[in-house]
Amino acid sequence: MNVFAEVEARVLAALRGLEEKGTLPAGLDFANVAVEQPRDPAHGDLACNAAMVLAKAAKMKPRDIAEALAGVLRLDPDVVSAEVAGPGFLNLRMRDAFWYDVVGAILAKGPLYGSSDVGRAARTNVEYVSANPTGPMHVGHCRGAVFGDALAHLLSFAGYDVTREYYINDAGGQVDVLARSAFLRYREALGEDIGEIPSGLYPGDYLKPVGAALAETYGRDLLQKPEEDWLPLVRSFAIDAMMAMIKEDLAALNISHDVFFSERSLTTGGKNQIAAAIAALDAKGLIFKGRLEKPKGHDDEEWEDREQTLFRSTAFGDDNDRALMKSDGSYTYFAADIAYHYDKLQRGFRHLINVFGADHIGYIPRMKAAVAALSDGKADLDIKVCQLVKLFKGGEPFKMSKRAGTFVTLRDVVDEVGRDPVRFMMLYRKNDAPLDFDFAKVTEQSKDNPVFYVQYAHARAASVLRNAREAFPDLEVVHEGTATADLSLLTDGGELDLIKKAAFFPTLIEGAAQAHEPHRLAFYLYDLASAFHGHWTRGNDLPQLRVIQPNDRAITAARCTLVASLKQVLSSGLTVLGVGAPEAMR
RNA sequence: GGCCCCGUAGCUCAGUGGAUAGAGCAUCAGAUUCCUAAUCUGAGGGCCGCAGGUUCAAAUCCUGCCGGGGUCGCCA
Repeated sequence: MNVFAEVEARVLAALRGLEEKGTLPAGLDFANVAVEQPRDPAHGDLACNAAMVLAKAAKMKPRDIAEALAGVLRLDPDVVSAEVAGPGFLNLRMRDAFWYDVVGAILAKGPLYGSSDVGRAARTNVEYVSANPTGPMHVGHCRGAVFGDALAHLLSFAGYDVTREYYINDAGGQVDVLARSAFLRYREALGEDIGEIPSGLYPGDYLKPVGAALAETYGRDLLQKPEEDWLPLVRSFAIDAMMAMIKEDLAALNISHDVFFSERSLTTGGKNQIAAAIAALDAKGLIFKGRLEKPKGHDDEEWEDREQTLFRSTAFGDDNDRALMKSDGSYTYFAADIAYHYDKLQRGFRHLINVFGADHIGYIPRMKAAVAALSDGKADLDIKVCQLVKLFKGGEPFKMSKRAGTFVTLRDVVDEVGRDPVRFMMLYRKNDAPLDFDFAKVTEQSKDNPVFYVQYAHARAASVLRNAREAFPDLEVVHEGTATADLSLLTDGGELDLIKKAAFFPTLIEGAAQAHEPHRLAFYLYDLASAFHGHWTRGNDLPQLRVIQPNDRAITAARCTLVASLKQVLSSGLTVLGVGAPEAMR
């Protein structure tokens, strides 16, 4: 049950009725008519903008339309008042029973309350993390990983058919470096003194176990072979080991993917998907030989003007055409990425979402150009950029550097502050704004820490239901979570406000999903928790407002039903964000 | 120089084209014999970077400027 959609349907019916009666001219476009939450609750429960949207086309004064609409809606038994205000807003106040039905709906739908079918099962691909398989995940990967995971959750909750995907960059020069680094550790494992790790190779200790495993698998066999023979073996061995490690790191954050797509697989097994994708673009006349200008403001001594194979991305709004071949004749990273996205399109995805780090921001226009060209504009690609995370420890900036040995891995962060705080803090900010992450504050258990604030609201709700169960062991609501109580006993304004906030949950989910903005959910949960804490504390001064009334079974039942519904919304919201909803916090 | 992101309270940031622009922190003043005070109530604090434009309505959309950050063929 979505009260906003419900009331909007009634408004549209009323408008059509006015059309038939001739009060409004026929043929008006109602597409922009919306029922929303008024910013100021004093204005009413729901507000409708119909009069202002339609005034011009109808050639009528906004207030006249609003009055006519109000006249019809006042006949609705659920509408207590319909007032025209300001430039032509129609403010509606609904009777209490209308809101009690929301509580019933929440408990009836349980974890599914707030889920939606706005996504219409559209095939949607969310690509996130895609860290190079050359080492453990570091803290810089963390934000995009959490963001992508929460967005995928959110989209499937809103009815999209979501595939979570990881693109493994296992084809570039960096995996050859990985192989050579692992080979060195292999020699070390066989007893050789390898001394300092030469610069240009990966020095991390995390390759030691890989070297040992290589020694166990191959014995001394590889030592005799030339590099061209051992490199492919060691490379694939090391990549598998790195991916296993990365998957473990991600699991520590409760992140998983449905598909791991190998870049190398684009050109192995007798196929060449890169050539195929380029051919597809060529057929559209978008591939040509040309020269690129040397970028300005870039003092590159080694710049060499040469003719190369280019993709005409400027035809789709990019500021430069883009190279597809390196000087040695191999494909650029971009060429492979085109083929990868071509593959996604051929697998039937119509909504593509990529989560990028801030350093890839300049890559966006060319990727969008490629998808637009390959799909003939039938698919959309949204690229969500996650800005940098600045680390602090007790207010002091905390730099990470591999050389100084303060290389902060994602695992370190999760181990130190815990999964829930990491996830929530990463989401409690718009993705395209930089984020300050202070280890001290994130672990602090106080109201200054939004994670604990929201979780505490959930634990509080759980706690009061436990206590109610002791006071009234046979009370159905606290056992079954069903709305059998007489909710008309919920007459306090604070109680009704809580219901109205909970009623906004489905609308919020749809908006956040369509905008690809999971942070909206984090802020909503904070707001709902705040309202709950506020109402709760009123019980300190006014004992008659407390949930459990030992001498009044009926009112305890009604309030427990409300608390159970709030607990459900908090729990559902936290679950979508991938954050735990604890039953108790002590 | 091109492109992208950001500019809202002292600080960190919300704000789905709508009514008097919000929250947290910090500051100040209060609340606990009580269902979890890990909480709550109140006060002060604003040319929403600047200037135009679109609109019945702009912090929000468009253009230009100013300021901060990022990025710019053969790395991935």
